[in-house]
Amino acid sequence: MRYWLFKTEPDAFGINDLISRPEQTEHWDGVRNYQARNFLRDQIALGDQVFIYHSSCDEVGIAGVAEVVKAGYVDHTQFDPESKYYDPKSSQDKPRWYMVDVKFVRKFNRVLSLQSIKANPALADMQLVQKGNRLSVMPVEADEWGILLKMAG
DNA sequence: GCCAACGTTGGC
DNA sequence: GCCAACGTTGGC
Repeated sequence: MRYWLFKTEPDAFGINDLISRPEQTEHWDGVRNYQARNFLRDQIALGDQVFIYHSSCDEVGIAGVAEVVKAGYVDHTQFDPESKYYDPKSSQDKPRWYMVDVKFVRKFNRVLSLQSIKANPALADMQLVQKGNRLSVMPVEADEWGILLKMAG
C-alpha cells in the first residue's frame, strides 16, 4: 500500500465537499499534468491512502485523509466541450487523462498547516516542500506519512 | 495582486 | 531538437 498527496482548492472542491458527496466518494478529475497523470494511471492502487491538501486558500495545508476506492481510469471530462477540463487534442481511442475515485476517511481537527510541515526538519525531503513544486498529485513516503499523522494528532 | 517557478507550445 | 513566449500554479 502506498501513500499520496492530492492538492485541491477548497473554494472549488475541499474536504467538506468530499464528505457531502454520496458515499463520501468522488472522482478526482481535472488533473492535466503528465507526471501527475502517470501516477494516476499507473501507480495509484485500490486501498492507497491519500492526504487531501488545500491550496490557494486561507488555511493552506493538509485537511484530512481519503482512500482510493477505484484505481486509474479515463477522465471523461477531457471529451466534454462544456467542461473546463476539455482537451480537444485528446481522443476516445487514445485518451490522455486519467483519474481515480477517492472516499473520505477522516478530517483533521485542524488543518495541518504548510507552515508547520515546513518547520519540521524530519519532513525537509518531502516533495511538497521542495522549491517550485507544482505537482497536484505526488507520492508521500511511509515515514513521512507517519510523522504527518502524528502531527495532526 | 504579485511574482517566481515551472510546464507546454510552436516556430524555426 | 532548441528555445522564447506564454499560461498556470500557488505561496505570500
